[in-house]
Amino acid sequence: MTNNITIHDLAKELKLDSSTISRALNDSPRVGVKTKERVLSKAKELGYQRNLMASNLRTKKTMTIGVVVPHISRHFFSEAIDGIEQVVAGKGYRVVISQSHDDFKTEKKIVDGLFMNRVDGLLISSSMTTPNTEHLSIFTKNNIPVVLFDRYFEKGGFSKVVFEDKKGAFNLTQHMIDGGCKKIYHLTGDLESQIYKQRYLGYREALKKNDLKFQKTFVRSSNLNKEDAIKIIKAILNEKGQLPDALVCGNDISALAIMKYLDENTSIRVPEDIVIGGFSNEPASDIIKPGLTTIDQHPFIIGKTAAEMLLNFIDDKEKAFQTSNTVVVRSELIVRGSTKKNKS
Amino acid sequence: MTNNITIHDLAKELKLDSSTISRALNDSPRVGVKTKERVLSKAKELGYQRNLMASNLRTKKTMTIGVVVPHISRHFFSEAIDGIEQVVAGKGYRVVISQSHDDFKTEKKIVDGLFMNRVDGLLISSSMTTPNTEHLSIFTKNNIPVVLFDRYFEKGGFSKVVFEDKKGAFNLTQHMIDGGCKKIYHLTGDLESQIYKQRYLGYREALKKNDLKFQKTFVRSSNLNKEDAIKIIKAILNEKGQLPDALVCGNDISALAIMKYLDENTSIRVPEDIVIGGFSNEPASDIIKPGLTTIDQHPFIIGKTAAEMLLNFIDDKEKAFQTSNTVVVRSELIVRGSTKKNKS
DNA sequence: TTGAAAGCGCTAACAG
DNA sequence: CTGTTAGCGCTTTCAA
Repeated sequence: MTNNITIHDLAKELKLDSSTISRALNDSPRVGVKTKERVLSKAKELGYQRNLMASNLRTKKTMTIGVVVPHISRHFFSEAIDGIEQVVAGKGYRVVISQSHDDFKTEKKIVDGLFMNRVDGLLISSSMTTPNTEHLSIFTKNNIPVVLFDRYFEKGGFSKVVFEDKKGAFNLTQHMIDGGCKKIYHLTGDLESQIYKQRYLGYREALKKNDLKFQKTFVRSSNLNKEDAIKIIKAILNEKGQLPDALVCGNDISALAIMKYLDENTSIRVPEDIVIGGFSNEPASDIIKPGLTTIDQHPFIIGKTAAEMLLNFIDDKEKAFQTSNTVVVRSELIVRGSTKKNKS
Repeated sequence: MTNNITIHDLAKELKLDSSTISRALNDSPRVGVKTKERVLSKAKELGYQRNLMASNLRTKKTMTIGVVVPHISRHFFSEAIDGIEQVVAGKGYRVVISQSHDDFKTEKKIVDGLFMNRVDGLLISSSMTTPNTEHLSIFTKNNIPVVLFDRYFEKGGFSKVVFEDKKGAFNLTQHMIDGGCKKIYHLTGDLESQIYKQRYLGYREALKKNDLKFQKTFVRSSNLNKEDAIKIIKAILNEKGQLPDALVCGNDISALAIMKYLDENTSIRVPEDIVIGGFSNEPASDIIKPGLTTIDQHPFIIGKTAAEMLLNFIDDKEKAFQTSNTVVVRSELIVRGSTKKNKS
């Protein structure tokens, strides 16, 4: 039962005061080189490991930043996290990663927990069911910087790193129109969510610009998961009238599910009978045949930028709370087989 | 500049002692119902949030368990994490998730960091480059339970939840042999790693059982990422002699990369000319055409089981350090098109 | 049922 | 260069 060893144990062993031990361990210039060496070697010998709770309590700094995302397994988020880690690790910060599973209650619990642990900053991409930024006010009230990324809110005045969803959707839709599509459906998530709202607006803008009539029935809202996507495509196929000749999907997950469904259960061919596009460039989108045309969101850049912004705010709290910064990361249309009508 | 509010602030406001506040906040029976209500409402009013560093320091409990995996984005690990979260959340614990990116130095830093934060337990799937369990000894020395999962070590005496890699590989290989394959190659990771060693042994056992000659040149070792897989298949194609008629890949990632490469760059057809199988049942494996035959590892169950074991040990430290428990989770062969030679 | 006092392990004045 | 002292915010005896 080796008990946790503390600086006091080291102090006793070396006949020094615990404050000297503390200084030595922190490589303070105010302690002799010899002493430092003795302390360090004794620490190693006894397997001393600093108690961060105690030290953080004292210094009121945790050198930790909280990261909250809906799902760590989604390509977009895991890449964004890699970007975040790269930036903060270089500055000596640690990250604690949590997932909300797109559930607001879970997200609130996580946010409160991170605050109770007094993280030095928060990077959050909110859940689909999060109504507003109310639950983040505990951070701002206590002057802890917050940066939103990807999923954001207009109200609340938070700084954020977002993706040009509208332009992305516009480009994707335009690309389909250029390919000769006329009856273009849009599968969207919750239109209360900024990212889906923007994609929806981009889709509409492209229709308008090309004098294609917008119709409400062309837009279908859901959770954009596999199951929902299949339900929707089934419903569409069951409806009377001409089928759509194009599908602008709110994400790749739903687009992939539909492509798989059509391939296995119908005689409808992609891209010959219907062209399909998505968002996020999931790894599977480059594996399916035909490849899925999609909008790359540069998630690594988004994560990196958000982290840099946050660290900046941590260093300069004035800036954090007197300004509201928005960085927009550019979209990139990746054209693959799913929208190539004429195999040229 | 609202400063962080503490129990002392509440005490002052309510003209009570901070110890009473603390009791009220912890719903102790040793405080009047009325007082409790007053405290709780004042706490809400002032937006009080407990400082966990202080309380954990005092109680020597963090109600937090550390989870370390190579990559959060891999299907296996993200599912395992979901299993872990489900179990621990029910018991009031929080998890902090970290990724080693399959790098031992990173893993060591993470492990030390988790110890410094005095997590109550550790769940770890080691990086590919981790040589042994030396870096985990700080936990055992201080009586903090550790459970390994998936990537494990025989030495060190740690309790673990593992997957029946050998049997999985055996079944996959046998399935190919049943389909008429004779020249079966094996793509493996580092053979120092138990999981790949076991898969390799299962592969060999299947050959032996069916009187197929094992040849060293049939086994290729790498990191099993996309790039390595493509290098290896290129090399194999360039070699003289007959091509292999089957590939037992150490994971789906490499198998998928090879299928894509063959499809785009050669006239070799899967499964007609070569059959391919992998491990982990990545989402893309069900999307590629033909579908990739794979071994499902039931990662959710693995995570769940490991978490249950750990919580058990936390509750009963005796058990944790006087026994060494190993749970093996069963494999499941998922047959898809990539190994169906005769389209029946 | 509440208060007083001590201390978790660490750091940071202040002193010497 | 090193020691003394106080205190971060909380919990927990002990006492009333």
